[in-house]
Amino acid sequence: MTLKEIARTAGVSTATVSNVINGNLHHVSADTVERIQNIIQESGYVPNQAARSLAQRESKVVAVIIQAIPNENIFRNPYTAEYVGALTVELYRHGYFPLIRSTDDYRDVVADLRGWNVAGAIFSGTFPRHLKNIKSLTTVPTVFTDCYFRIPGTNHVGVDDVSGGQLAGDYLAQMGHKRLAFIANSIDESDVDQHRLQGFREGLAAYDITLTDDFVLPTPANVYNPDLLKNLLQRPDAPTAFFCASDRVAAQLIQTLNHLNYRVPDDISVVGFDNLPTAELTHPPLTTLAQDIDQKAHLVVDMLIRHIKQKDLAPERTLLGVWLVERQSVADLNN
Amino acid sequence: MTLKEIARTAGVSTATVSNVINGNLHHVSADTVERIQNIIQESGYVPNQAARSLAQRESKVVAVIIQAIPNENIFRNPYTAEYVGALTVELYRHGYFPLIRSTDDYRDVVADLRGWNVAGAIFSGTFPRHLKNIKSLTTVPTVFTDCYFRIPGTNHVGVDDVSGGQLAGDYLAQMGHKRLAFIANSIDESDVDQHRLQGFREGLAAYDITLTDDFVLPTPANVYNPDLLKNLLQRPDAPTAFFCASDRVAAQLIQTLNHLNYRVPDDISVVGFDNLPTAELTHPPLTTLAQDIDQKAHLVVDMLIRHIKQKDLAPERTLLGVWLVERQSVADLNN
DNA sequence: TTATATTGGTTAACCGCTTAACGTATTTTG
DNA sequence: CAAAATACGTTAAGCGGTTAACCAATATAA
Repeated sequence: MTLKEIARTAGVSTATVSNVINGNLHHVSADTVERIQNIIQESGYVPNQAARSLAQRESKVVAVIIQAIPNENIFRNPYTAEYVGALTVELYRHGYFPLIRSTDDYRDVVADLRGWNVAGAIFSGTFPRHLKNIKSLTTVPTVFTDCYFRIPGTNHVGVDDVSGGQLAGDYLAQMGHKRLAFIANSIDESDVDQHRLQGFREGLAAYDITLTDDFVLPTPANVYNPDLLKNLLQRPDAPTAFFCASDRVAAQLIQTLNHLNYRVPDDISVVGFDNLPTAELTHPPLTTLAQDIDQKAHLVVDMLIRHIKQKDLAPERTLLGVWLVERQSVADLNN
Repeated sequence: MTLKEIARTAGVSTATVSNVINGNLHHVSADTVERIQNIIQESGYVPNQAARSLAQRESKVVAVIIQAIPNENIFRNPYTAEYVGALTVELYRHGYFPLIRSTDDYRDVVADLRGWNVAGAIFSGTFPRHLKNIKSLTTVPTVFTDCYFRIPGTNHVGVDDVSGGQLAGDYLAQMGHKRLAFIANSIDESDVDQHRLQGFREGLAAYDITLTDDFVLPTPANVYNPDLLKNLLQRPDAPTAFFCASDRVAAQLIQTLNHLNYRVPDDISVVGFDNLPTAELTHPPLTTLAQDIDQKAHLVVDMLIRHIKQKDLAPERTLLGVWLVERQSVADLNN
């Protein structure tokens, strides 16, 4: 069943059918519209995406490019899974399809974007090494998320990571913690981590607490390696609380602490970031900074679609707030 | 940059370039091949997928259709996330792209498959209510996974759920447990759950243990609702161990048990299924039946590609083994 | 009444790639 | 040495839509 057949049975030209399908009704009578729509309904006709893409030089595909740890299943990261899932439903809602790629092989990504004539792109995460290549892609409307570098003319949706860090610092200080540690989430240096750390420092500074350099851990490696963690905790000035740049790292930290027979929160307190479902499954349940991933996905896709429909819009930047969700992973040292 | 331009600068026809790109070298001299390939390299030409799909009446897209809980982000289920991630990398390896859809809105799925001229489809999960509609899709090579119903002419890759259930029953019986419970994973009745349950019954039968009907819970609702769970556990004949049809349910069960101040495994033992990363993060770490999801994805995609390339192959069925991974969520009651 | 819009269409040239059918030389075979 | 086969191509007709340009009939304005 093709558009041409629809046109024939309706007794009109293919142009008219095409206009009806695409809602260009300036030059079609109400009668004709209804007749054509009925025929489409009854016949179960579905437009051919390839033909449409070819003619319009733009497909209903949006590239979703995720910063990934090489050779790791990208959806093993629960944040990525949740976020990409949310982006997917938002894209479908607008009639677009996600083309999900990780940055593992950059050449493939670039080839895909060109080969599929994508209508737009969504980047998640930081891509310091790929920055130059990314520039070549911005011919197409793009929204960057979860990163802070800017390419002129691109859009951005982020989370207020600095505030999140501040809230974490403020909360832990108020709970009486004075010796603190920070654990980054990413393997590469990530500017999201940097902002969370910066906020954390600011939050603590209000209480005249400074972070010992040794306790700013730039990768989550220590959390996966019990020996490294034990070394750190056996120091006389060992931290009493950890702020982790993600729930994933926090969950792993709690696990390792349990394994080493440290009690959370009695011996060590832990604060996470993201408020993923994981945060309710740790033992004890995790106190964490919450972000609304569904809302973020909604804003991202909305912004992208807007820029796809109208190419000359000015670039936009949106920052989403975060809030503290108190569970049971932080001890109150005040009495 | 189009194929036509490549042809012009190489001084050949578009047909020849097309043949070189697609590896049909029967009628192209080695010289010409090399010349064209060089030009393609230098120019960074990438074929237009839409044009190719249109001409071939088949796109490089494979539909991946996932049984989903309505209105739940499909990747919140860690099994689904892991599996779809693995399928994605396997599909990319063969030059195909996943079009990921959940069964939420069946009409959309069918429309997509037609609109995109997909080369094949992979189904995951059971779709009892949609069965009739699925039949209309099998014009295209299809592999069913994680389900047991058959449509003539379709392929199947599954996990040996019955053996898994048997192993669980055998293990728990050997550990001295006599009063047992089973918790299903799916909200709908799922035949995967049924097979795991059946195997569990068989495993227990070898020790003359039968499952009390009250303790065969057809949905994970009890696990999310502390009151329901408490009621069950306060019965005089309460089970000493639970076999959960998935790690996800097991993790939630452990959480609820912790919340109710039952000790795992001292008071209650738990066995899961899947061996997801989650299984290492529970407290205590979860004893579970492991399946190799990467291997499954590999087999599924391999099988599908084979049937895409050669349409008249006989349908295939493959069953993958499972094994027990012993961690710390089961108590030994023997002494 | 004539010029001008407006309404409701049609025509046909693409979009970029594939592929069946059709050529020539050149080589091989009987 | 003629016929057949082989090597190395080319031509051109699609695939199924989109869209700029064009047109006829009717309504409106001057």
